[in-house]
Amino acid sequence: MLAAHLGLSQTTVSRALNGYPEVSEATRQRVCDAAQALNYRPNARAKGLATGRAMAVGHVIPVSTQHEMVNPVFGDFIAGASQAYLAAGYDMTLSMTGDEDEADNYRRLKAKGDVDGLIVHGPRINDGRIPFLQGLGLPFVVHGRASGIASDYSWVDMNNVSAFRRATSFLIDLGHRRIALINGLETMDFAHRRRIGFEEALADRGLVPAPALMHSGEMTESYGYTAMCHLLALDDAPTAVLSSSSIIAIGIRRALHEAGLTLGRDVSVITHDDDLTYLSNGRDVPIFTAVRSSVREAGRIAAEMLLRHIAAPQTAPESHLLEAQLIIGGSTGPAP
Amino acid sequence: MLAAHLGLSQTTVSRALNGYPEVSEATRQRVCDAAQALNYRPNARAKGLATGRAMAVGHVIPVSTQHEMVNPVFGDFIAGASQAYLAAGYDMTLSMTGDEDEADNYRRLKAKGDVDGLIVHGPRINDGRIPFLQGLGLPFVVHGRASGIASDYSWVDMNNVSAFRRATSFLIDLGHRRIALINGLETMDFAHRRRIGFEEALADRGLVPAPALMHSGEMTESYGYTAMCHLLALDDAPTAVLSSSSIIAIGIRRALHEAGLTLGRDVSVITHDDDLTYLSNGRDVPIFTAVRSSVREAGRIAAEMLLRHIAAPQTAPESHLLEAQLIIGGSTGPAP
DNA sequence: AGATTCTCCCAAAGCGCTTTGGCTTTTCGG
DNA sequence: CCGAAAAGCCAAAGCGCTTTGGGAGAATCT
Repeated sequence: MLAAHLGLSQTTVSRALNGYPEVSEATRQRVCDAAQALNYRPNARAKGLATGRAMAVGHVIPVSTQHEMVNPVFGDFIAGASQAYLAAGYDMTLSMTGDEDEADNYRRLKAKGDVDGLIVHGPRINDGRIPFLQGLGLPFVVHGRASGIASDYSWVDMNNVSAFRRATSFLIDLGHRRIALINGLETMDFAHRRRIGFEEALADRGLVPAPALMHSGEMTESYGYTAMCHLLALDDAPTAVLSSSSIIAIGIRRALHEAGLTLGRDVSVITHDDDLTYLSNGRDVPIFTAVRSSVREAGRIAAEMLLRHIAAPQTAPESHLLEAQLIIGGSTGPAP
Repeated sequence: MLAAHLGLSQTTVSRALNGYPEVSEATRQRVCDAAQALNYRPNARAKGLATGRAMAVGHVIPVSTQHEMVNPVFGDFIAGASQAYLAAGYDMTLSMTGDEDEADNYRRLKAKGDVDGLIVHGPRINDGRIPFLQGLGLPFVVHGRASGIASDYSWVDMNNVSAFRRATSFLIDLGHRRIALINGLETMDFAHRRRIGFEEALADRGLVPAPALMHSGEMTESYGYTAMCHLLALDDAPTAVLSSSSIIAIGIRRALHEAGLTLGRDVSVITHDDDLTYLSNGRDVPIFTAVRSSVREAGRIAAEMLLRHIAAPQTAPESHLLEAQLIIGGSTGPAP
């Protein structure tokens, strides 16, 4: 340790820097000043070796091998999480992984010992990663949940069911009867739940969901466009549409304009809105009526939760359910 | 080392695993098999301590403190880069940083020794980070360049000047004379260069850029919308617009539709297209005429370059200039 | 004043690897 | 069949920290 050039032992310096009580206030001050002056930071690897903690958390983000798509939500989630990490002095390491080698990837992270915990992204229904991670013994928090997994684990999720149920009810209240759903991939848990909310709301009013009105796919702009075009070509085209993401909604808007239809008059649209920084849906006057839930906030909460579990590994799993706001914008109106 | 339970010394096991020639093929096989069976991975921290290499690279991404915006391009860049890291056995660590503490952040990364190199994102004109990093002695590659910095450093960039020059020329060829530019923040180097390309093309044809036709701001959808609305309200509204990002272009489209104008007929639009996975501009029939350059590819190239420089720190800085393709879509047409 | 407790500090061990230097066998040329 | 080189292995040092177990001197108690 370099800072031992002030005639002190390593022990004392280490203790001074880490706030142990065995050093006098005077020497602590002296050590801290010297550290500042020399721009000294304890070597993370050595510290990690000695303490057994990596001071880092891992985000494993699955890249869909089929479409190679990167979830645009990820950047904002990370931005939220990184605040918490920064405050706690943790680093964040990222690994992208194909669907194949995921389990192996986790094992590797654990064995190499370079993270103290994990955030799991994009859970699918019955996601095998969760039982696997429980067996691994590495603290983790899931962004979302996995239907079908009964065991107890930590998660942060938004209430997809209630959000889509409310949005659907709202459309029904406006007189809409033929309501379509342009959803994400329904193997993904969040999309599965949104569909449930959608169907529940219909069932509440004695409506039955028409299979032709329900689309499921990767949430790109062109998917939104294509799906909407299909819907418009139907004999009994829907008068309202629920969209699972702002980007889909943009594709929907394009399809409507191209067909010469007016958003909110000819066809009503409600979209889910992750409140992404670069896609703000109008702060004051929202373009789209939306169920909004900030993914950035979810990131912050998930990170804080994970840090808590790293600090106290024995505590029971925690969970946090965020309620989305239903925000009325210009894209909805009474059924024509 | 756990694997020493097969009656071998640490030395031999280490050598077997790392491919040194001092062990017999037979024992090497035995060691590798055992490692496989026991799912053994050398502890990264211990290895790092012993070798002095972190086997990790850092991405420091600046989060604009004013608007807290996360660049949507980032996810795709990372996706491209991570392939290269994965192949080389490197990890990727992320830190977000406000504009303030950046230098400190780099120093910290260096001192803590948890990265072997850095990728610098979002360079600004005269970006102070570059001389600073050159002084630090940590290999780095810039995604983009910094006008005003004369010294030699490694970078991967697209040819912003020529891309916007070509796009502008193309519009002039179509008969447009009042051409607007809705640019990113012109403190950012890429936006600065795009403006230069734009102005050069105008100058080539004896046109002068009108200040009222040039906007600069953070590249969100609503910025694109607002800027376009302003332009349309002008006495001599432009007949063509250059946009610095797909997201801006979407905002432009909204403004045009709202004004009852047709894209590509009343107003022509050419946008820059980063070829983001979730915003594909139509694979076969592009919606927007665009100058396209894959940010994912830039990520891959930057990562490979960085790994090369980590392996051979003495080599001279390298650079890679990507040329954008001008892709004709439906958003351009002859001047009305 | 002597016994006892604090207060500060230090030496040394240990975290799990890599690497240097050395030692014992084989192998092989003459 | 002998000596030298090559092959294959090991013990131990060291990477930069934390942490355990003392130990010297000052402060407090009796």
